[in-house]
Amino acid sequence: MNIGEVSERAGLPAKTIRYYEDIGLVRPLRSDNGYRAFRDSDIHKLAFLGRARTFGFSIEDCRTLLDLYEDETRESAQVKAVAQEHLAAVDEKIAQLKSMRETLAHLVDACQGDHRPDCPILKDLAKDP
Amino acid sequence: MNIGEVSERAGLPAKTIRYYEDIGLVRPLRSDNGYRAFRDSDIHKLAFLGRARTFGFSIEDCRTLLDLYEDETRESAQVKAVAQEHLAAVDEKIAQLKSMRETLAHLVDACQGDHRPDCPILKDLAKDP
DNA sequence: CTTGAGCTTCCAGCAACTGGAAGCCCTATA
DNA sequence: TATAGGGCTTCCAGTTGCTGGAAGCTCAAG
Repeated sequence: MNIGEVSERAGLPAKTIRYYEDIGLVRPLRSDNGYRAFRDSDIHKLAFLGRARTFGFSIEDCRTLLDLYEDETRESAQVKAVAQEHLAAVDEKIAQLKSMRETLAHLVDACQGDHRPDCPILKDLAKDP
Repeated sequence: MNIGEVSERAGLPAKTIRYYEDIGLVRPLRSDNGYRAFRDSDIHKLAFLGRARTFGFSIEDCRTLLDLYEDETRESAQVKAVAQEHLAAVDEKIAQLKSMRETLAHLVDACQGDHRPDCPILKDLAKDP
């Protein structure tokens, strides 16, 4: 199957698929004309990758997860460890954003937003600490 | 003042300060020996930038905010608009992360994390849609 | 036989830095 | 005065995960 169809089926841009090949996440065969020839297993992998990426896993995590997926002798603990670490990172990111959001919201709230130059937002940004 | 001291005072790595000069956010003078010579106003700007960055504003937003800060004829509405837009983006990001987090948490929860290969996380990643 | 879509490669660029190499400059000490 | 060190300079490359575009080959339809 050519890259165009694979792109549709896996829900990934062709560019991305080529990139994934570049970095060794998939290894499609080649037809005589030089076109990439994807097997069903490649499409499966690509869909897996696409889904893992929507969960926010890094490419390296995806590589690990894919390896585990293909490894019959894996232990689910290995998968869980990767996911748990990522979950922790996501939690931290959320906490960080929330705190940022609160400060920001207060400032926006305090700003009149009129034609005068006086602005608590700028005042805060300019303050010392 | 040399970059080392400025770095400490503004709380930004020297590398970052040089980068900010590169992209035109600050324009320190130069001493005869070629060293950057920062004025108080430069340090102020850098601190402003550092703080704006901790709020998650993009470099381009920072540039705008800095321009507004220096413009006596600004209207606070302009500042508020920038901040509000950013706040909306942050809110969206948080929502996105939260939804991701929930799915992820469910999967992690469902996974035994033992020595057996069976794993709902991988199962979910591999599923069709 | 030509047209157009689809495929190929390669190079560049995004954001916002960060690391490292090679080489001045300045001060202090032996 | 020589030298060792730390700080400063520039420039180039790498990070993450793609994305856009140019130049050129291939294939199917008309």
